[in-house]
Amino acid sequence: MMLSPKASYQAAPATTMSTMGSMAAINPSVQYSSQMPGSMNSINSYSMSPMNNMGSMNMNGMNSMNGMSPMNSMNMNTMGTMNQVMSTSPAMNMELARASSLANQMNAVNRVRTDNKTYRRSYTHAKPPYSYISLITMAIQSSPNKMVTLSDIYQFIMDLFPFYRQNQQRWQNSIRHSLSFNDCFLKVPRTPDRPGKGSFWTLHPDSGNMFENGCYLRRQKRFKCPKREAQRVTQRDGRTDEHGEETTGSTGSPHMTDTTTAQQQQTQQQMPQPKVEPHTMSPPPPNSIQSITSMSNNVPTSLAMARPIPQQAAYVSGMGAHMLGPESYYDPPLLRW
DNA sequence: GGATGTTTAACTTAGG
DNA sequence: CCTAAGTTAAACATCC
Repeated sequence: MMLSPKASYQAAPATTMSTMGSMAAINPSVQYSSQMPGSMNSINSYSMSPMNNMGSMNMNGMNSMNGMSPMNSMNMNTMGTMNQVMSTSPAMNMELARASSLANQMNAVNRVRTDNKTYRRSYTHAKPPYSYISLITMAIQSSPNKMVTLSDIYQFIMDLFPFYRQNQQRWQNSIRHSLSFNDCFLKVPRTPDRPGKGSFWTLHPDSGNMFENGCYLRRQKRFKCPKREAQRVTQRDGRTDEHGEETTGSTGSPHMTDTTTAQQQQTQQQMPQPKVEPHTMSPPPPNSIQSITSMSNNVPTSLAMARPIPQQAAYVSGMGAHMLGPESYYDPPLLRW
């Protein structure tokens, strides 16, 4: 049994991270604490000025900047996109604005790094103060149809946070684990007319506002789908009653009380999901729009946010481009917040 | 074969 | 201190 080295656990320091969410929600001045890869004890705090962020979101200012690294210019576009969308619904895009401004701060420090020899630390190496669940939720929320593929989620995160361009195998594994493990994420199978890799992922319509307390690092309570929870209980009880008589081939663990077996997953897939049925994944017929919009109306408004990724900025300007990569759909009638 | 998805396990951390 | 949430690693299965 391989023991995970302590140093590999890169959750940010407790003191700063616990306050992060609420601070971001109430006081726009953000303390961003980070740990540098490879040196667990080197903890640095960055004080961020939100006003600087907002100022730098001015597109004119961005466009006048020259000599940027690809990453810098990417983030500039990100902020420009954010600016456009936020102007339509500022309140609902607050959180992604914060995320983007975080990325922008990283970006700004990187410029200092290149322009000035007195470089201190790069935000590129700082872990953003969002849990993977938050990041996934952001990615889903940023899609007009509130449905994204796994690779879309990867791309969203990497575009927004340079930190996640490193050690991709590590965090992408965590993303996949989060998707499978958390009931708040629903897998929507592809239909034959939409071949491609992987399923689509969406938010459970009843997951509500998981981050309503403003903390994006840790939910107060994990969302559990009653249906799946009941299945788990049944499964668990069945196992304990039958003393190891495997009913599904799954190697159940006494510690695992919050997961479903592969068979249960399969069964659930075949059954219509609440409010989200597989057939709604094809370019939505008129009668399916309702199911999607009703779901999106149910999602946390504090995480309802804009698409910050420049390559997909077209959707913001109504060009009808695909949103989160080639697999996701752009459906203009659904572009509401 | 690589990407995707599931599951188990061990760990850290926050909150009650 | 205990528990739950979140992170990371890894094994394994399935799909394209």
